[in-house]
Amino acid sequence: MNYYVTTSIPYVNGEPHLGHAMEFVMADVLARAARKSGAPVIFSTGTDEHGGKIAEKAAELKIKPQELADQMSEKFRKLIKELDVEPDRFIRTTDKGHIQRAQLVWKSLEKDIFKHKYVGWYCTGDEEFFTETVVKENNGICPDHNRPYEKIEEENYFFKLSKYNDEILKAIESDKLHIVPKTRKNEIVSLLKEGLEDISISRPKDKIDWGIPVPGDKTQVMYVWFEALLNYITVLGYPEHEDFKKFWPANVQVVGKGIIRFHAAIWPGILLGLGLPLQKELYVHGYITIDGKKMSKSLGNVVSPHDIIKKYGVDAFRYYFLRHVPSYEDGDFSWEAFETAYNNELANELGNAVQRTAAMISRYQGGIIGDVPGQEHDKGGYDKALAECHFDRALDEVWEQVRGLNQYIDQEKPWEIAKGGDDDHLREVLAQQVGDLLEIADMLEPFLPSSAAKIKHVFESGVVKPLETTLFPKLETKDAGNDQ
RNA sequence: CGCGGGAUGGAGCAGCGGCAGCUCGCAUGGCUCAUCACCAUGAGGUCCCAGGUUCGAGUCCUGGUCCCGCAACCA
Repeated sequence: MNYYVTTSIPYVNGEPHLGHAMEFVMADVLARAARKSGAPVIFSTGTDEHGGKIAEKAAELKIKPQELADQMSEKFRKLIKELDVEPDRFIRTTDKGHIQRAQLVWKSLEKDIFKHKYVGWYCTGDEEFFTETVVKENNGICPDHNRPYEKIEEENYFFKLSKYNDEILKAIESDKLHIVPKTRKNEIVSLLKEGLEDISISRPKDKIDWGIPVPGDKTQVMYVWFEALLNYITVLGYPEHEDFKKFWPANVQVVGKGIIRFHAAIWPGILLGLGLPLQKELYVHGYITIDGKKMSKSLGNVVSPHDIIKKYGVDAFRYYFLRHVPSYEDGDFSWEAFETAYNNELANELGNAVQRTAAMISRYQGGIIGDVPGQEHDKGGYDKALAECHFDRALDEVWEQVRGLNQYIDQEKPWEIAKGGDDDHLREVLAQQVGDLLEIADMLEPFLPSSAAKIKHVFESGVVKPLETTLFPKLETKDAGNDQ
């Protein structure tokens, strides 16, 4: 069974942040878990690079938009690498292939595309359109610039999204397009019940020219969002490539809650217009706050993923954002909470369990491990959690076993058995510990790949191979570089 | 009356009709294999407010208060 998982592709307007990092990691867990099961997997991610914002910013920096996009895209690539995230594809919306295929999509969609005059209220101060409601609220005068909104007409191409409203609604209600978590599904269902409007999918070129040309109309470029969404199929080589035929529809698309409308309404609409099946599942994660506050440049509370990784290591990073940020809700990051989780759960509970087991086998049995029992624990809860993208609960399940192991050790007291001289029993108990650890390592593999590999390395061969450094070295608290 | 989500021990959460639970933090005891780690026990809650349904309500219903998202062109 082929497995296709995607992340949303970040807009290269800003620096990579914790939210991006978390999304990459989540999708990576799904991809690794699927690969582990032996399925052919494509895990794709990339960057979204067109649009007015990029053009403006490039102009500010006095470089070409493409140069800016190149630089920024590279930063995301670097982050992915640093996170131990291993996508199979990295698509850029400025890739030639994407551009050509997006144009093919446009042509296939032509039956649902029409030209329409968009009438909006525009403020030249903001260089932005405002909705009827906003304009009314302000009595027709922009409060920021104290000048009246202008009524502007702009000719755009529109996509007949409304036409597909009911079909999308039906797919979502029946879970043919399964939206996780349920609250997100409800949100979208109620939105669809109100009804979707047709959407503008192009911009006049004289206004924004950093975009993909609309086929057959030199005056218009595709609206960024429209074209960016197409990455999910252009990356597979829509329409003719084998991969597309084999891997679409996607098994899971991972997105943040802020862009759910695009992925649960507009994107399905486009797919239906193309006569393609919808993605099977849309997993929507929440946002990350820092010390309980929204992260923002103006608050100056932005924490770079890189700083965390540098200090604690990549697996600790993955661990925190998978377990301590609720999979179905918003979560918080603070250095303090991170450190607590690192010390208690990773170092003291897991790391130490590995350490004490390895130490006892080395000390009492010269490193020789007895007959290790196979899988003994019920993995049902873990599998279910993982299938539901409940990463936090899946790790809860793993830690239940970690705790169980520490309890087991304290109950059996191998150090006392060793004194008593019952070698057979001792060997059995220690082998049991090893069995538990290997099971734990196995479950940890998609989540903390390098730690899982280390645990396996220590015990797998039948002889304990001590680690050069402990699994999660405990850090002496409050050193530099940590601005609480 | 635009739509939706939430309010449970100091903190973060679970429970969604049947003795209020988990993790952290705190206190006490045990152990010594281990990264001064591990294990056990305990203290701590008018489950936002007011009504109602029920033998029984964090859990269902009605009303209210307070927070937080979304509300079509910024991706």
